[in-house]
Amino acid sequence: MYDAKAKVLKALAHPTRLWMTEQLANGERCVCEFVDAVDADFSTISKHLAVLKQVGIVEDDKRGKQVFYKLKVPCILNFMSCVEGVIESQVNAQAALLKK
Amino acid sequence: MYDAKAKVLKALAHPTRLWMTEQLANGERCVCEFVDAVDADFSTISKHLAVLKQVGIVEDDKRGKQVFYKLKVPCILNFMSCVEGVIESQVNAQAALLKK
DNA sequence: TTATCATTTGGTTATTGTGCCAAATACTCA
DNA sequence: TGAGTATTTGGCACAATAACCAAATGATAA
Repeated sequence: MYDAKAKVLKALAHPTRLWMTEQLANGERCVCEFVDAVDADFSTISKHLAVLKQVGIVEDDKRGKQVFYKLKVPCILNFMSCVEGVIESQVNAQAALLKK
Repeated sequence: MYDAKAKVLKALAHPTRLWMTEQLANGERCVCEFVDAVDADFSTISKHLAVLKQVGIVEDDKRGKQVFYKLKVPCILNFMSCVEGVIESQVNAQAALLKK
């Protein structure tokens, strides 16, 4: 069970994948839109999306020449405010250390 | 920003670290308790806890010979029900595929 | 101070993840 | 069918991670 959960978290634990996941919260996007936005190879983006798909975070939908991805589990994002909280408290702790 | 968030997620994205984090939700634990429970070397456990500490998920408290760790950000766990949902829907999808 | 216990750190090796390129596939339109 | 566009796949080089062992550190008790 912990293995399965860790896999899902691992899928999210990459800056590009995390960013794409948050983008998908605003609605579906085609692969090409990501490629334009991120400065990376088509294949790199495609592989990242495949990772998200494999664990069930997103799903794809081929329409014409393009493939559209959409977020399957919006609750994923509820978590982010907590993660942001972790980061903020870390930043504050570091700042406090520097002041000493 | 996405880098920072990804780091926090990456810290959680390991079965042992995830398990330890959930254990810490029930109160602080000393390193030795984890070593007894997980079948792994002291050093392995210690390093995992260091990863969690480094990103600010847990904090440590040395008391006498022992070091106690505790969860700094309980909200981390709110997320897990969502992750479990992801897994469940994956399992169902796979089952549906097999039936065909 | 020395012995001992609890934990961390350093080093090594095996495994996994990342990103690019090139080639393959899938679809559409002429 | 053939050309062109969108995406995926395979392969490779390189970086990062994980787990173990051995050695170092820190605290306590004898």
